[in-house]
Formats: sequence, structure tokens, C-alpha cells
Amino acid sequence: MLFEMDNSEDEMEEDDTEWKNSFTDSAPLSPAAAAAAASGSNLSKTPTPAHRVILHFDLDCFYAQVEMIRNPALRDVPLGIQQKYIIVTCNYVARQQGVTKLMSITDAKEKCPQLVLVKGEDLTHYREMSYKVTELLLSYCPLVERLGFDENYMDVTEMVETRLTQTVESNNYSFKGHVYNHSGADAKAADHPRLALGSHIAAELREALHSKLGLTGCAGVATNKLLAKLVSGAFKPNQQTTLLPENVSDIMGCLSGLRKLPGVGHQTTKRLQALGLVSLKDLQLFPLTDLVREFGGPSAQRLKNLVLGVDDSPVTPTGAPQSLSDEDSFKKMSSTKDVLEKIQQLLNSLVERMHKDGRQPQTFRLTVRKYSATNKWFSRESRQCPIPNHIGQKITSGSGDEALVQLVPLAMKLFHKLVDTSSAFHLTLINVCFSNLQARGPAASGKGSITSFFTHSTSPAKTQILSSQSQDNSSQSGDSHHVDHRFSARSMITQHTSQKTVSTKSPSSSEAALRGFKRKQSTVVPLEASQLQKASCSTVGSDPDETNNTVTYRLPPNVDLEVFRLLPEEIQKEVLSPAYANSLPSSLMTTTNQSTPAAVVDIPHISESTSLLCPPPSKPVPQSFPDSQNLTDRKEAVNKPDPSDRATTVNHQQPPGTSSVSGENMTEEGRSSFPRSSDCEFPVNVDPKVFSELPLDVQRELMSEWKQQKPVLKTPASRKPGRSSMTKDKKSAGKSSQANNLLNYFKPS
DNA sequence: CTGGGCATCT
DNA sequence: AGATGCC
Repeated sequence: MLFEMDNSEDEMEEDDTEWKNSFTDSAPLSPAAAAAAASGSNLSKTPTPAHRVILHFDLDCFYAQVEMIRNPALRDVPLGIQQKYIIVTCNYVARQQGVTKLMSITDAKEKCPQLVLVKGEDLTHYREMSYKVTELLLSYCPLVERLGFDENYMDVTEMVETRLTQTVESNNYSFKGHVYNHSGADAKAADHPRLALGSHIAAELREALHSKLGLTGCAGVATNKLLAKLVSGAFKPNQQTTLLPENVSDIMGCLSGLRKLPGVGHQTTKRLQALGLVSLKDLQLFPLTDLVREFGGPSAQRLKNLVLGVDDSPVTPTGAPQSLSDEDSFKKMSSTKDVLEKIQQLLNSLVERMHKDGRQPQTFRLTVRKYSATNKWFSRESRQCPIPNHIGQKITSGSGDEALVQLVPLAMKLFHKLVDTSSAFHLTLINVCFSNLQARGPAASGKGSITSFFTHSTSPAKTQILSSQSQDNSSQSGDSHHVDHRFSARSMITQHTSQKTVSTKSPSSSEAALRGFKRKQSTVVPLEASQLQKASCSTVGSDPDETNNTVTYRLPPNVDLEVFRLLPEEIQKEVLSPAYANSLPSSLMTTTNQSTPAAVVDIPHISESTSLLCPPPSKPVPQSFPDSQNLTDRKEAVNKPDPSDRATTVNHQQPPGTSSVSGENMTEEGRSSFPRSSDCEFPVNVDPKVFSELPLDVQRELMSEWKQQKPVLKTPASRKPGRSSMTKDKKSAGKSSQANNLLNYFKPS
């Protein structure tokens, strides 16, 4: 968008000249020289080479591309990816008709009534594809840094030097793709052999992305990250651009405002504006000392550098993520029960992701966003706590269900630190996060290895990163990285295919969907949809023979009379309420069905019957790739747009009223047959309030533990017993701790 | 009627 | 723990 009118140098010329003057005034050195000089302050191990060749890759409308790969029928229709009420991105067919990123659904429909919408709130597929991209790049060169899901920086300086020494003169030294502010053969590659080679590498990598992953994208080639990023968008989509040092001032001059600089966000822009600084030139001419006063030394200097196109920051290999989180936003969440269900839902998928990652989280964090009239927009608040080892191990060992059972109370405790539930509250977002991720393998480390993210559950794979590239010439270079593919992306692909065909022991999405149902033992073979349906709706009756066996308690999580009698009266009521019944295990399965104004065309990604009978969870979506049948299904649906001519939503949602009947039945039955009881015997440390908010199955699990006196606690509970009062003082959560005592989670805080 | 993740710095 | 920034 910034540079779409790039090659027009007509009226730009005057401003440019003026701008250049100011540029050279404040920066006597060329940008490259300035960068080299600035790098002196960088104490990093390897002083950044004076001449770096940095690539920036930016995939075209990434989410839309992924969806079009999953369903090729979407390629030719205007497609928007919907999150809540927003089109987060859209394909180019839609853009042609005026749809833009971050446009509201309403506006998008006006612009483009035929717009096909796909829900994109579940990032699973995007995340997976995103890492495939990074892995592919990593197979060429270890210095790859991710920026979001759809962008990657790459430092190919070494590759370039290698090619430079070996290609002798044979190369014609032409540039691949565009050269910024040069038209065609204008650019003399001989003057910039490294950048020219960089453009070749970029072209090869883009081709690899296309042939191996089916993705298109843009690339920028420059001498630092800032410039590479700025120039990569000069020609869109699916093109690449190289920025030569002599054109740095050109591209900087084209920036319409300081906000366009990567690293300058809303807040920084405001603060700069308060100083009277709006244009790049304003900032260039602003005295550094004054800037230091406002922003401090490092930030001030960095701003000064940015505005000159100077950026000595290294390409830092991203490796596996340092935290995994899952969140959902909504208009209003005001009951503890809803919070509990949401936390369950979020944790469920997060635990599964964590397990696939293979590392063990040491810290758990819960974040909420509270609605407030004044501060409607932001203000998130969070509380975090350590994760006891025995719980963390259950995540990595695959006992996700048991981990879940213990994590939910933990999360609820944090929730009560954040929210005073005795008075009304109004949340608009909940986020759960695992951080402080600890690699399991003793020698797993491998610097910045992204490997652990892909090779779940296996022994620490060798660092699959090739430090130096093959010398084979350009014709071969596309394949030279093939060697270790099996370590990385391949493993994920294998997972996909194996799921389709045979039952597999690797954690599948089907199995994930069962989580919370607590079926007998480990259900390896995915169940039929009808079975799932049965399980979720038939759990209300009596509990025939489900006794004891605390470790693997089974489903259906029926009401255990014995346990139920022990519950406080208000919980009994809550449990018996229809809403709660619906929320029980099935709550883990139902997606939060935010009302979609648009017409809905149900185009299941799994199979129609599955979707109708038992809607998949919104987070862990079974990822069978489109087979022929699904393809035809979707095509059919897409080709039959809603006659109403309104926008069309493609999703898989639960048909209304699927699970309500049995719940109400249960209400009647339960109310009449179960006695009220006030004699609940909790262990001293248990906070009844917290306990009461747990779902039945969780309560039962805990009760069983307590009964069996087989506590997880290692140390005698000689602790000062928590007051069992219902009062909540939010302040003193102080020293409540025997670290490994599950009961501690229930102590009133 | 502004999403869902991630990172870094303080 | 919060603020800020990026996509």
C-alpha cells in the first residue's frame, strides 16, 4: 500500500531532493556505513558484517491462502477470513471488489455481497503452515526470524558469500524481480553483486515455498531488516523487490508518516506527535538530546536510526515459541460458570498443543480483559503462578486429561484473584498461557532449535540445521536442502495422512475431541460421530457401576450420588440447572457460536455427518485435508450461494438445539430425587467457593483423591489451615504454599 | 463492531 | 504485571 505507486518519480522528485538533503545533513555517512559504525555498540558475539544481505518474506493474504489450499474451490470466489466481526484478511478476488483487511463484516458485505466468509478464529492450520514455511527457510540457512505467522526475516549473508566465491564470473549478475526505483535493466548488478545474489536466493526460496507448500508471497532484499521489510511490499502480490543502498533515501522518503516505520506503534506515534513530530523529516531534524529526554537513550537512538533507514539489529533465530497461549474474546462474560466453561475449553486445546510441543511448561498465566466504560479498549490484567511438576509432567507425558483436571482449579484460583465475583463483572476476553517452557530432553537444547516444536514426543532430534549451504549451483540449490526434511515438516505431513487412513497412536484431533469425555482408557481409534453423539447426550441417567478407580475415572461423568450428596446446596442447584447440564462435557465440544449475521452454509471440513452430529471443537479442528469427497461437497456449497445474496459464512457449527433436551430432563429428575445436604466435608484447605465452581467430574476426581487419602501432597499438611470462610480478600494471597499440594489451589486467597 | 498470537522491555 | 508493538 505504501509503495504501490512506486515507479512514479515525477512529482516525487522535488520532495525527494529536499528530503535527501536533510538526510545527508543529519547523516554524513551512507546508511551502510552508519550501520556498520552503529554496530560497534553491539556487543554481540559476531559483529554484524558490514555488508549483510537480509531477506524479508511476507506471504500473501496468509490465512486466505491457507483456506484456499484447504479448499481450492475458494480460489475463484471473493474470500474473507472472519474473526468475530472482522475480516482479518481476504484473498485478492475480494480485494478487487473493495474488501480490505480489518474491515468489519458489515462494510465488507456492502462492498461485496458475494463475499464468502470462512471463520478464522482457530489458528491451528495457520500456525502449522506458518511453521512449515519457517522450517523450509531454515533448511537453507539457520538465521531465520519469524515475525508473526506470515513473515520471516532471513540473513543470507553467508550463503551469498559462498556463492560469490564460487560462482566466479559465470553469473551475469542480473537481479531477480524488481529493483526499487529502477526500471528493468537499469540496475547494474555488478555494482551490487551481493544484493543481486540475494535476489536470486529470494527467488529460489519463493519458488520453493510455492512448489513445496503451494504458497505465494513477496520478498524484500536489502542490507538490514528494516529496509528489507519496507521494500518487500513494493510490489504485491507474489513479487520481490531489491533495495540498493543508493535508493535508501528514496524509500524512506516515500513513507507518509512516522507510524509507517516498523517499531513505531500507536503510542510512540502519539508521543512523537506531542513533540510536534509527524513526518520522517521532522524526526530527523529533531535534536537527539530532546528525544532522549522523552524516550530515554536507547529508544531515542533507535528512533533516530530507524528514520534514517539504519537498523543494525541482527536476525535472531526464533526457534520454538517461548509461550503457548489460547484466547477468546466476546461481548460479555459475566457468570462464573461461563468463565469456567471457557477456561476449560481454552485449556483443553492448549494442553493438547503443549503436549505436541513436547516441552514442559513451568508457568501458567490467566489474562482477562474487563469491560469498562472509560477504558473500553484495553487494560488486560493477568495473574500467573508456577505449575507444579507433577502437573506439568502429565501434560508432556500425554495424560492431558488428568493435567486438565488439575489445571482448571489452578486457573480458577487465578481467576478469583483477578475478579471479585461477589459483585457484577463483565469480561470481554480470556486468555490462558503456558510459559517458561522447559525442554525435556537432557541434551535437547540445540541452540534456538525449532525442532522441539515439530518433533513431538521423540528424543531430541539432532539439530537439523545446515550451517553452510551446498555449493551446487543455482540449478541444484533448490534441492540441496532436501536432506533433512524428514526431521521437520515431513513429520507433520505424515501425521496428517496417517490420520486419514488408519488409527494411529499419535495424538490425533479425534482423540483431542474426546478429551473431557473421559472415555474408558485410551481410545485410540477415533469414534464414529454417532457414538460421540450418544456419549455426549446420554450422560444424564443414573450411574450404574462407575465406582472408584480414581486415577482413571470414566465417562460418562454421571452424577455420582455419593459425591453429589456431599456438595453444597448451591452447587447442587447449579449442577442441576439446564445450563450447567449443557455445559458439562459437551461444553468442551461446542464452539462458541457467536451470532453470525451472514447466512450460513455448512461446509464441513471433516464430513457432513460428523459436523451435524457432533460439532468439532473450535480449537482443535480435525485436520484431514480435503479429500475428493469433501472437495465436491464444498464446491457444491460454494457454487450455490445464498439466494439472499448476502455474504456467506463457511463454517462448521453446531445446529441449534442439539444438546438441550437431555439437560432439561436431568433437571427435573435431579431436583426431585436428590436430597439437599449441607454437610460437606472438605479438607481444611479447600475453598468451597472454588470447589463449587468446578465441573462435576473435576469435583469427583478431587473427592476421590481426598477419600482415598492418597494425596498428591508430599509434605504433611501441617500448614496453617486456610480459613474456610467465603470471604475473599484479594490482597493477601501471600504465602500459601506447599508446592506440590493440590489442595493449595483451593485455599481462599 | 478491533482478532488471536507472539515478543520485548520495564 | 503491565505496556507496547507486530502481524
